Amino acid sequence: MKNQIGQLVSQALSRLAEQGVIPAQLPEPAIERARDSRHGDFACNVAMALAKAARARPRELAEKLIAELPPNRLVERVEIAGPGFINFHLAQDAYHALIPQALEQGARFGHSALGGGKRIQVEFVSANPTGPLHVGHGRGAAYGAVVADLLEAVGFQVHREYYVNDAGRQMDILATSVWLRYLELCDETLPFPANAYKGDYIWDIAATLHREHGELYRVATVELLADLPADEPEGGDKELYIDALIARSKLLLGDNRYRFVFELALNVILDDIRDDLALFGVNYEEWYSERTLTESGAVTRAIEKLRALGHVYEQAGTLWFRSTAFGDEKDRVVVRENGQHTYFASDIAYHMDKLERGFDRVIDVWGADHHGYVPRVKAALSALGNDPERLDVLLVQFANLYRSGEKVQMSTRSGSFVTLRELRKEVGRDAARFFYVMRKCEQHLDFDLDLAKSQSSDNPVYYVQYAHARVCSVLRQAAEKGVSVEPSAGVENLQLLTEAHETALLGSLSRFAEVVELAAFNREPHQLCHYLRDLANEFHTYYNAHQFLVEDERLRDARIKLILAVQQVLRNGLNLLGVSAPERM
RNA sequence: GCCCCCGUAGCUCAGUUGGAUAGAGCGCACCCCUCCUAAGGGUGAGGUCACACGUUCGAAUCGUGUCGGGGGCACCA
Repeated sequence: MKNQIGQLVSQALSRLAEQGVIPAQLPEPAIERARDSRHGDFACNVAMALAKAARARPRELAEKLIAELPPNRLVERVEIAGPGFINFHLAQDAYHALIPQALEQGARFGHSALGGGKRIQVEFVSANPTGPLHVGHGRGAAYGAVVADLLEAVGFQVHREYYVNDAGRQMDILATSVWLRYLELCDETLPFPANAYKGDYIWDIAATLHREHGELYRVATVELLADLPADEPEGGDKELYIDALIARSKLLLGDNRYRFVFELALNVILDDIRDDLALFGVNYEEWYSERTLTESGAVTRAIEKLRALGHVYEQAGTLWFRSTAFGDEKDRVVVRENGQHTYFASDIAYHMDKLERGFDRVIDVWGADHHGYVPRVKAALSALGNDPERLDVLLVQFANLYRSGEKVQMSTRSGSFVTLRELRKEVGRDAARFFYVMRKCEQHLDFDLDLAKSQSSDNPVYYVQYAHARVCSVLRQAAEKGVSVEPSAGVENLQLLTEAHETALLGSLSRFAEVVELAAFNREPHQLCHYLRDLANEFHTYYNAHQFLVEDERLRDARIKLILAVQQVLRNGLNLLGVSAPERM
């Protein structure tokens, strides 16, 4: 609807440009919804915006523009108002026409082809496979999934990807943690390192190892602990201690056995994460392994390319990337003194690989605590001759859980965090998905567990789902009375929908496509949440004020068509959010 | 110290990319009701958009500064 008005204005503008009334360089005319119904349905400010360049009064310019507007049956009346606004009043038919559109297009109503089939990659969650996902990851998961679905809805070809950090020191710590717990199950007595993973899931993996392989991986504690540096509780450095312990584990187990423990731990945890996300309605096109990046030589290639371009230098045995030349605040290490490349080095290779795979646009969803990484990754892309604008980094703030008004204390270090799985179990997938994306991503999220669980109109998820179920209920009753609820029947009676509640609902239906478009292009799922809540509210108000299944058959049929359209939009909107649209509650 | 995000009604938050009289839910006040579906419904009060200056026809929105809250500044991943 909005786009159609925009096209009319564009046409009028180009005619004025031909006449030399305004400069040839035309701005995209901004069409917006009128906030006040007295101002019509849509307003355009282009006359004011162009007044200066055209050296004309805004209102006079607006008059000329209106004279050049092509006639259109949608538009009933056009007026000039205020300092030079052009207000468009639409015909009622334009709104009534939405109903057959919604019913014919069904699940595709509100979708568009604006993205033009461009390829866009969305990488999200990408949590280290060192433990189960917690509620912080949940927000990134919900947010990334909805952004991806929204982009698909507006015509992009979307590739959802999870970057698996299956290499590096944290994974070694994980493997070692599992092995130490296994040794304890073999009745070895040993101190558990301060820096090892302590969660119960470590015990579970160790138990599997013990159950399936007996004592094949057992080693005497004396050998294990001989000549190790002191751990933190003994006044030592926990980092040095764990690194020495990892080296000792590799030595005593040998490559094959160490590898086996490592793989077991990785696979168990990764399977858990996959399963967890799938149950959360989050699915990926690809799980991209960091290790393959190293093994394929992509990391070395990236470093060599930087070297060839003269963007790295050596200093005291380490290799530095001169990121300050590309706007970063300090240079960054890519190869450490011990010859190992840094995490940042694989990140460079990974992002290079993303662009080489031919995506027109690449989106990273990160936790806000990683914001410091944005300049260096963009610097690397620039250094390698890419346009850093092709990468969009979306930072998601933390989520705090509240129970009975009290903040739930969480700490990853101590292992006392709430997992995504627990949250799902407590409030359900629908409420979790909805609550996570209800706020702008850069806004801290206060997640009210009690509200998410409550079956009342205060709970926005329940409220919206209930509107859908309520439509279903009315349709069931109509069917019982033998009234046709077929989408095609009775469309000719729609002009009978003249009640204020009905025009309000039609107005909301007309906004749906715009909301989806805006939410997609701005990566703002919360817009859709607010829209659905408003739509549900209008429907409930309508329900309270009017009977749908009335004696007058023509009016009754028209109303059934209207609520069928409302049902379709609620369903489409909830579907984009990954929330179910129940038939009854 | 430097960097990022936030500051809008008592509370939780929107605000269509700079538009016309700043909105919603909860809470509060008053009124009504027990009727297709079970959450009752309706009306109303409530604001120096943190503060100051600037940019222009026009600022909650853009710029600079100040104050307040959160987060980040590794040869960790």
